[in-house]
Amino acid sequence: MTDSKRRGRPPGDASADTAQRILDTARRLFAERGYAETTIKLVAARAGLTSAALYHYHPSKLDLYVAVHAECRQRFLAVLDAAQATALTFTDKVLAILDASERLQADDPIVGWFTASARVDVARRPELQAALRRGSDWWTQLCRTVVDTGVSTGELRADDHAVVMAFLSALLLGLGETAALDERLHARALAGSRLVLDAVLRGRLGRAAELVP
Amino acid sequence: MTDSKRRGRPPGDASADTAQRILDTARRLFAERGYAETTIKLVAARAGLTSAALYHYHPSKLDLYVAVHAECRQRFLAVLDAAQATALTFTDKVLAILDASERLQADDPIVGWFTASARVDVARRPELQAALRRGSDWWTQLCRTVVDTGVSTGELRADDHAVVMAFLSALLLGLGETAALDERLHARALAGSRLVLDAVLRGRLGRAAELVP
Amino acid sequence: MTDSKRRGRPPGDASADTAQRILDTARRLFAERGYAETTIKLVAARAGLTSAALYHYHPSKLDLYVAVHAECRQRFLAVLDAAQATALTFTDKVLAILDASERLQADDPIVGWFTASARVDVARRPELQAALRRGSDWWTQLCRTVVDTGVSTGELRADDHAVVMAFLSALLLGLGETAALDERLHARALAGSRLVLDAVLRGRLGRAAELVP
Amino acid sequence: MTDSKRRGRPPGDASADTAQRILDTARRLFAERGYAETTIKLVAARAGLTSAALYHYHPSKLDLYVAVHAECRQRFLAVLDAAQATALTFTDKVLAILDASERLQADDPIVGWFTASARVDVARRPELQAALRRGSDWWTQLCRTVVDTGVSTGELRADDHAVVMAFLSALLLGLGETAALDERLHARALAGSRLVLDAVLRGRLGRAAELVP
DNA sequence: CATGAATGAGGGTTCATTCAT
DNA sequence: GATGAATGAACCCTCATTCAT
Repeated sequence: MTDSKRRGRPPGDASADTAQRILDTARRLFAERGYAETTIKLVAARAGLTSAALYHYHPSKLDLYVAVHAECRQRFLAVLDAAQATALTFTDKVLAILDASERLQADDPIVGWFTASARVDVARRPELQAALRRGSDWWTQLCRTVVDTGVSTGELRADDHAVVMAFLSALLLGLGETAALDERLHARALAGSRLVLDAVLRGRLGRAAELVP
Repeated sequence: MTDSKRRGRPPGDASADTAQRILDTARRLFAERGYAETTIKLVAARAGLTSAALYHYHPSKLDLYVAVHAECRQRFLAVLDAAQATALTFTDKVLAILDASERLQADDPIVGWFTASARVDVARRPELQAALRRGSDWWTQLCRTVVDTGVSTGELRADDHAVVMAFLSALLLGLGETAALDERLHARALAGSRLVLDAVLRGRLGRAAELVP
Repeated sequence: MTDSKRRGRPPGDASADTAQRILDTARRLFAERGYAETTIKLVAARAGLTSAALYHYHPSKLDLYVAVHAECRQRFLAVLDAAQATALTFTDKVLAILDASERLQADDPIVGWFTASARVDVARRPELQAALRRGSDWWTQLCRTVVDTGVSTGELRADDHAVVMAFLSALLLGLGETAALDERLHARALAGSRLVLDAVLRGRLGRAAELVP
Repeated sequence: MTDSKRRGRPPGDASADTAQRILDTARRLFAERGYAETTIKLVAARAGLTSAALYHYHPSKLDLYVAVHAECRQRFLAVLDAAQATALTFTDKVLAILDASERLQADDPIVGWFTASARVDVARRPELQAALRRGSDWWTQLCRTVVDTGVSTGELRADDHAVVMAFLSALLLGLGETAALDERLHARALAGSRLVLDAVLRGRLGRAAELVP
């Protein structure tokens, strides 16, 4: 009536925080390999489970991805938003964001990598786009808040709003890319960005070399 | 296999035509969906062939990707390098590159998209990395050339070489990203970049709004 | 496991309640979807348990099926056999069976559906066949009893025994099918059957239309 | 670049009529095991292919089923409709259908089995229902045609139309069931049916035993 | 009794690739 | 050059079942 091969849960096994281990593993793998190339089986194996067990926590690959995405977005947003909120002017807000993202990247680089990686995956796969429609523009929102501040403090002309937002987006995107490419490059690009922003926004031009550790 | 047809292609040669159609189709699909999600069958179908027939032109998916990549790199490099070569100073070279990339993007957006898309795919897949090792750093090379010029003209301090290169890389990468995301965003980010560079490099600050069409 | 609770079940006993709920749910699902398509998890969920909990009541899916099957057979047999026993002649016994099956169907249609559904499932799966070998021919037995009576009362020739049994089986099977397909169709088919049997067995031919409600 | 294990079509293999072999195998397996229990892999193996190769002929399991279903329906309908068309009265048409179905069953029993088996599978699975909506009522249509004839020839009262159709359906369904259960039972049930119909429709009652081979 | 977590064994399907024609 | 037919390797997901609590 029952097969000779053992089916069912094996005896002697109980490990907590499996859920978090799954998320951590998935985040790293999604970041490194992207959505398509990351198999559920591999995530499960790296987290110490069978793929079937993983389905106990997330009902589908897409759901797993969404969960990871949400977690990353939240962590990113919490840090950057807090940083931006501590500053009062446009200039300070931008620089605070740079600082915060640098700290986050140093603290847990995978969050940043995943975020960069996710951008292309989401753009490529309509299913992900659909599943993530809500809250996927936090990035733009953040930029808008900062630029709005700039306009209201008089640092920026209202006319320049769109262009500044676009430039800021491009710069932050580019910094994210360098973070994914090479740690040293990222550090230098950050230094350069601070320098340039300082020059443009405060009118003083420093020496780049002094800024890089 | 495609090399012999490239120059002096006889008019009405169906084979050369097919070869180019394959490359065009593949470029677009690789750009839109990435490497893993693009199937040989789909490329073939869109190009009007069977997948088996495609193997007459490219011996494997990876080879096809490499071919597309090489073609794009060459086209990109030709344009940007020519543009940079016409200018004499760092400042002018950078602005020339911006102009040229904007023209290229307007002319054939897919080349730009593919380039952005390829970055992540290559980073993700070791096989691609291995196959593309040669010539994959043209990007860095170009930046280096330009920054070198800046140092030799005295526009930049030698100490700042690395930081400026990193900043330039980040900015150009970010602009590439915006190009892939949204045409208008890209246009504005370009305008903003010109403005900022002008301000930093020439010390004059214009109004952003005037630059956007 | 369920046997002990069956008679004299103490009022308010949750366990016996659960057991019956499981059987009811399973009967309906097995009837509607068949054996393979009915998952233990779904039965459990509909009965308000976990699938693991269901295993406290039935040690395997097959056992659950067997339990449902036995229950249905018993209920069916009890009704039909009682009905048949009240009549003395072949003709009356057959008509009594038709009446009784109609009442049963009206009372709890799922029992009939399950019985029809079970026939194919058992025929399809050797495991079920093996597990149900005992008592799975109650159907034939019932027919035989009735036909035997016909022979002994002189209504049927002994030579015709086999053919009449086969015809009766076919007709009852067919009626069961119509019951599963459509209620109205079943009602009409029953009416037609009564008419035809009356004509053949008693030599009087009525109007069909008068028999259908 | 290519794996060590051989991928692709193996050398030295070319067999025609694969398509028909697939249909034959699938018909038998679907008939014997039903939809859910029949795996694509098994069909393929029995037909001498890999499951992947089967997808070259039918894009999904459901499509394969639909193909088999259509083929069976067509064969069934062709035979029964031709038989019915040769007769002019209701009585003769019904008996002709019985004869034809008996011949078909003797000729290729699997068609009949599949048809009986398909009924429950289609009823159970909404997907099949949806896919087969067109032409799934050929059965009813055939009955209607025959009964219509009976009314127009005066053999049946118009009032009895519905009841006769229902009875005929039930009887034919039941005969189909016996065919699936046991060959001898089917033969006897057919004989009994002829007898009963003759008695009811022509008013003469024969001896059943003479009709069975 | 009941549950949550876990497993092995598939099941349908896709895909890059290859061979014969 | 081009095509249809074929393959092995995966991939996502489901399911009956079991164990610890």
